[in-house]
Amino acid sequence: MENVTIRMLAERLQLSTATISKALSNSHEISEETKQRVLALATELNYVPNPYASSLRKKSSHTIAVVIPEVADSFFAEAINGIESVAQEKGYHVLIYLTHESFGKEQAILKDFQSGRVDGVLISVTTETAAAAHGLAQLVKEIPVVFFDRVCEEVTAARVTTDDANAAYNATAHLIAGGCRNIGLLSASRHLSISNRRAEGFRQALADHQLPLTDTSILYCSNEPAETRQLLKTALQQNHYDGLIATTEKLATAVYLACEELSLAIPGDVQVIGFSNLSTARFLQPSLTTVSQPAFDMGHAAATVLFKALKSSSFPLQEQQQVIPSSLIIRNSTKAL
Amino acid sequence: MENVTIRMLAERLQLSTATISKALSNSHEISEETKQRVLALATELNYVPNPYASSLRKKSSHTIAVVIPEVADSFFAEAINGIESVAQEKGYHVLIYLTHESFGKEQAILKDFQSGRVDGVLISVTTETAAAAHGLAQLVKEIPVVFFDRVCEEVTAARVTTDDANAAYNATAHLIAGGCRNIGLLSASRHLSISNRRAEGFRQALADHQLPLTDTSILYCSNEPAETRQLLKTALQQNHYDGLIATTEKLATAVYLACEELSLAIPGDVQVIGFSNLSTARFLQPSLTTVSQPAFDMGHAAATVLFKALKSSSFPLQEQQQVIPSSLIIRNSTKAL
DNA sequence: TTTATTTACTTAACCGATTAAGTAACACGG
DNA sequence: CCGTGTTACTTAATCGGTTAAGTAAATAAA
Repeated sequence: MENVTIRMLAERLQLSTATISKALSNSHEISEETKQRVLALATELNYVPNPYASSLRKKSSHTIAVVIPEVADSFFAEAINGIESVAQEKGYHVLIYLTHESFGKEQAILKDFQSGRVDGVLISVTTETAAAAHGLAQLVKEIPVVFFDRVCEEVTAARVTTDDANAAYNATAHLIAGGCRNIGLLSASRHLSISNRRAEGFRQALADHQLPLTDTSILYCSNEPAETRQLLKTALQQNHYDGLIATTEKLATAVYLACEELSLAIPGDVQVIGFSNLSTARFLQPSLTTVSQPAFDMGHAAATVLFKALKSSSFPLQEQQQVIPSSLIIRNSTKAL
Repeated sequence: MENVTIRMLAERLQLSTATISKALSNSHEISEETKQRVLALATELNYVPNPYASSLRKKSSHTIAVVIPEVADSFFAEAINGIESVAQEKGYHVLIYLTHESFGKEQAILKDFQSGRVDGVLISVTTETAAAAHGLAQLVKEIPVVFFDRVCEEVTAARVTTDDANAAYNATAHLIAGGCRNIGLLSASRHLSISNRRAEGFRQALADHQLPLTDTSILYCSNEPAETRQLLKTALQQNHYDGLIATTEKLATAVYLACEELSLAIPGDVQVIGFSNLSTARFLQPSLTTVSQPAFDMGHAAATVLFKALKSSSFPLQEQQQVIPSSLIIRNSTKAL
């Protein structure tokens, strides 16, 4: 059995394809009676319109893209959840692209979007994404783009972020209140604006508490788990941190692993705070004090603002800047309070 | 600046659109010199072909769909990872659909696939998906479909699963070896074949060890976290289980939560095994004994077999049945060994 | 030399839906 | 009775590639 097309419906009903098309889109040009007949036959034959024919003609795909570094991270997983909930409600389709923290892959993916494959893009950039991200600046001019979490500050575009500097400041202050004097910030990237803002909050907190910022205070980690693990172990042995802030979920578990391997007690030897959305954080040994980002809400917010732009081209998308607060959830990997 | 089309290239080079099209696809009908000129202009003008025009004509979308219950679960997240790695390598695009365990949503999603939107489907069905899943049987006839993990046994189709019955048998035997005599199996669904196969392994293990199977041995949980939580607490208080097998990741954390609230010690009062891929399982308090599924590999295998079918229509996709073993990782939430 | 074949194109139909423009039939006001 | 609208359609162009079929020129084979 062939695929049912509008033309087949037209022939069966002795009508033109135009009439069928209009009837199915409930046009006022078509009589009620004809609409009924068309609809009846369409359901009888199980007609499903070809989305690509429609996309080609209407120049809109009813599809959005989500571009993220990885999916096996509870932040991104929950963010997708939030995005998908909005997309499903609006009847849009969601394409997923994983960059695996590779700027090259990211660029290739973004270039493809110039084809009109998607009506809009939600993106959280890679740790490698450089300041002069030319592809991004270009893309933003062509189709609606919303950055979430990992934004690119050099590009003027809609953004949904958390209060990174604040969060890092509070986390740092919390460690200091717990007695830490030699705190290390584990950063995922030198380029990432969220990393830099977190570092900024960290520095500010140290300064406000008259603690020195040394060149071992901020530790730049790798995307390679094995490398990061080695780096961490070496750093922990050499620098004798009494507090660590892991700015990504993967880094938080890496810290637990390294401490276990070095027989360092948490929080006895090192107090730990992780930027993480792990639902199991409270069941960890010890339970992990976290900076929890509202991942679902951020995805939801980013998608919502994107759809506003898709609905109305006059919507000032690029001016949209939402900051959704994250919260410090104090557990047993830190001592204060 | 308008979008660059093949026609624009044709006009600039005083060639027909056919020549451009063939040159870009490296057809033997076109001279090397012309190919060079076309390619040069294409890159100069940053030509990106319209995928929908091509899809419409070629009746292939270079897109696959992944249909899963949820994404905020490390099994599914890692499976997506595996799928995406194959798709990216093959230059395919990946559409994600979340059913949120709703059979209705699943059906609506599947129906859309009759439109030719995707060339193939990878699916893990919902807990509600009934035996007579008519939509599925239909879909399998129309386009290549591969079930992974949560298969639909009534439908003849390619499958990538783990050895569920074995895994459950081993988990049960492990608990029995640790002294458990009143084990509860927390199941996510009555319909799901993986649930039933796990239950089967569970029953067999009980039988082989002369332990009774009572009507409280298998506890069917809800998709609602709140409901499940209440159900669990009630059951734990009434039935005095000394061992629990949580057959999903969410259920595993629910058990930890319930035990905490009821002040039940793990493994002192209740020993716990979870079907889970949580990277933090080893850091939980106590560390969780898990049945770990090779999620990435399963996604990878499912995608690989799907692409074989997409490449060659004579490939006997429906006969493909892969069972990838899961492993019991013994930690401190159980006593044996 | 003539015919066959190859090379390097062009022409035009096509995929399936959408939509601007056109038309026939009928109603209605003046 | 004429002109103006309205209703309910149809015709045909269009979106941007792809491809079967055709062609003119060059080359090879007979």
